[in-house]
Amino acid sequence: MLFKAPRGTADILPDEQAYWRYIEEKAVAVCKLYGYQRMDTPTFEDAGLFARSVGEGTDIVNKEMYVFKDRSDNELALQPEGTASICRAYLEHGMDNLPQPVKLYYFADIFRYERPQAGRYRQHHQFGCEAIGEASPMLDAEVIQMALWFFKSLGLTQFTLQLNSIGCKQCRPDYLLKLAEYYTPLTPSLCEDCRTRIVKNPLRLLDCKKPGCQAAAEEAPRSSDHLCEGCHDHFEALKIYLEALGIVYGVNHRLVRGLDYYTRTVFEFQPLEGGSQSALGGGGRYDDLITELGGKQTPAIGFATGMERIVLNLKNQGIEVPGQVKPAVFMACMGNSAKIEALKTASDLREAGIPVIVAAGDRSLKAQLRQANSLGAIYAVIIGDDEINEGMVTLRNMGTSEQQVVEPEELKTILGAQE
RNA sequence: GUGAGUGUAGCCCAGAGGCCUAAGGCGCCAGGUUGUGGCCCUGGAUACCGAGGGUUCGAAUCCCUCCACUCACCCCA
Repeated sequence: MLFKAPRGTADILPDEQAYWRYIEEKAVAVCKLYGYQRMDTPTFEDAGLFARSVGEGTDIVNKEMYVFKDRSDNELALQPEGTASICRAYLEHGMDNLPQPVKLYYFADIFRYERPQAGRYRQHHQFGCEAIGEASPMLDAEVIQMALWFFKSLGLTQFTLQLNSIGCKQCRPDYLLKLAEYYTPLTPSLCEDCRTRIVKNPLRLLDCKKPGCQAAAEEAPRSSDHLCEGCHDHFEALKIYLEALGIVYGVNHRLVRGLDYYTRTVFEFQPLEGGSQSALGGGGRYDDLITELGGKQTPAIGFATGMERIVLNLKNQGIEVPGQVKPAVFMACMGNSAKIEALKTASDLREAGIPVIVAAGDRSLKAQLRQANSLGAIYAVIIGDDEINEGMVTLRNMGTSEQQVVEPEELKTILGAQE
């Protein structure tokens, strides 16, 4: 074989498509219910956009981003996440002049140079939503509910909602200081990585999976205990709203996310079982991101889910999705004049909105009907010399094996009535 | 980036130094009716045994390198 799909990419074959269409359909329906509008952005952007938004120090930007120069030496990157592009477009098109908040959704191809494994690819697909221009925790609650609604409409139930607040630029520095203070004396018990994290990125200390570090993280100061008044009130209000909506959540003090732009609310949906730490989706508030990209202070919140992971979970939970529609009519023909007649008849039927598959080639009638059967056709129309001579066609019901000879003109009405 | 496992036809796989000019099942193609499917029967095509190198009289089977896949770490969707 000369070529294979690049590592970490996958072809989505016809047999898989039903899952994807199903997910898209449910996603669009939920967005409609909550008043979100679709927006599509480029697959690649100025690399600086991601460095600035996702963060220079993050793994995503540091070691996972596909960066390249085009022929004019522009430094570009395949998008490693969806939010940055949406915010860029929001600013670029003056959407801050629209009634706020602006609610947008997208389906995007996401690229990260990672080592592929279950539910993890170098190119994957996300469905995401962003609500830009409103700070109220009501919106946080609504976004979370919307995500849940989406999962529920898909039939997914085996997952938990984890919630945390990581503060804002006012209270977070103090908290990080507290974390560093707490961790410094424990340095000997920490893993290599965590020792550097104390200085570089103390938040990340919390989600280290190494046993020694886990123990330390248990007792570590909690971000939610060190929120400023504004963040505290926001978080408390959100919890009240969630409870009012009957949404079950767990506060996970160690939930921090790998993108620097998050402020206050962060959340993640974790499957109860299956594979590694394959989050179904997640999101959070990013009140400073628009400013970071050159806009005025604009609070916002969003969430995103991985399509591949949803497919994985649908399969794991044995959820059936609507399958491929069977062709209504298979047209078999024998002989040259029959071929012409078949093409014309098929054309007429399609004109009448009836799906038709025509057997092209010179296979035996037996072979043609075999194919009709394996395609699951409901009817077969047979045209051969006999039919041509009489100016008729044979209509065979593949379910009952009943046949009748009819005029070509009648097909439309007979078959149309079956729909 | 790290670690473990795997790599035989479109798919699932047997095969553990010569009997492999590689088996079986699914699928595909053809035939069993002179113009008729699904079941059944018969026949057929499709594999330079992941790639390259080595050991050997002899390798799909042993060794090395590389590549890919899978799983896990990491990180996240």
